[in-house]
Amino acid sequence: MSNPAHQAALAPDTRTRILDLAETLLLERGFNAFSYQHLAKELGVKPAAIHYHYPSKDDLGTALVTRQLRRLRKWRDLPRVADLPPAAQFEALLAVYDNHLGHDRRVCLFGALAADFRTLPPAMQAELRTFNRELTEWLAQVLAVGRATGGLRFVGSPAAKAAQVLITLAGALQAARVHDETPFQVIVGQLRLELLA
Amino acid sequence: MSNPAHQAALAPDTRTRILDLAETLLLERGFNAFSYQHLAKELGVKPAAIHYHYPSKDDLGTALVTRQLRRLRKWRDLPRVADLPPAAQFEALLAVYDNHLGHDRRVCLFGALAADFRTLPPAMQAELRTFNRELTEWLAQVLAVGRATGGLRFVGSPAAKAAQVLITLAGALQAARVHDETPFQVIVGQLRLELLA
DNA sequence: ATACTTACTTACTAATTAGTAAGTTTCTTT
DNA sequence: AAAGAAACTTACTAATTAGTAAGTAAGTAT
Repeated sequence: MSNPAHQAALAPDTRTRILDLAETLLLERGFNAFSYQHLAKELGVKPAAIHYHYPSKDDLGTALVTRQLRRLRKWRDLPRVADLPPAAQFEALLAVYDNHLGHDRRVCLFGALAADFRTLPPAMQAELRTFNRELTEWLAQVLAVGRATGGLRFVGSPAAKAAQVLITLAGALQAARVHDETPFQVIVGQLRLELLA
Repeated sequence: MSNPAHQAALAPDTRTRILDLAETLLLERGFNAFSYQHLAKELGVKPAAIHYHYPSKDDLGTALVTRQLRRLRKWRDLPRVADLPPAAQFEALLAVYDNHLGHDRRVCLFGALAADFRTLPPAMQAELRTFNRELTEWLAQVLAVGRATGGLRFVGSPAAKAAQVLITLAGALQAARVHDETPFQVIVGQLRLELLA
């Protein structure tokens, strides 16, 4: 009965606490801007304890992206998301980015890793590509159905529009980091104005 | 007569070579992913020579952004840019990003620094804000005139559209880095389709 | 009771980092 | 010709980095 899956909402184990903190630092400061020492100090353990769970920073980084990919798939297939009409699915997507903004203006995973992409371990690069591809495919489908059923309006192909919208949202969070929340709100307002029929 | 300004197209001095290489590394790998040692080794000088010209990495980083800001102002005011009709000015902007793509898929300055923004020296943060603000203001003006004279088409305020377009272009270069040139071409194609009347 | 596994800590290494101080060479100015 | 400034190199420090090896304590399985 020591399976962590049965601990419900109890305190997470060290393995998860490491991943949570690493995610926070990644999204707030960048992948090359935190070390095992930072993690260890803040978690009250020794750096070697982090190496025990994630032997190298490559492993840790890859686990981070893999978890986010799992979350995406889970979120996308949730009844409260999958069963919505397209315009509401688009709003649900915007709510995710708005939530990032509310959490100390965290950028999204893609926005955090894209610039440093070439310094990332290959496994992490591959996972990030998959993550972005699946998210884009999901939104392209939402847009296609939304235009067909009249809830969403745009020109061009759904795939092109999906790529454009997602990149814009990632960039809007980056703009919020560099300036303040205003550019994010302005850009998301512009997206809504153009897309919602 | 040893003033570097008189050397015309001759070999640049060490000071400029440092800045050029640092810019390349910044745009290709990120600000926290290169060191004075990297610079020194590639330039064939000792690390202390870099410190002589740019005492700290903060100074180097700030000089990088300051130079880019100078370039923006110069480019914007160039007769061959300033005298163009708005739609052609927009195309001139796209050509700049296309040029980044052609140079080993370099991201733009904003896209390179936004994620790591909180780890940057304050002077660098301030310069980047100014850079982004001036670029956005320039494009907003182009868009306003373009819509008034019929060459460009969009809904909403010119300022909002300018912010959205620039962030999209920055993001398109990041997408090209993560995947390949395709998403960049797709996204820029979408922008053209929507904006050009 | 014994063996094994999990989750660590202690103690270390080798490499890399930014940065400094002092000395050297070469060019420029007077 | 002498003085000074510019552009370095040599030699160093102190801190930080990822990563490893060996040991330990507590829980689990047989």
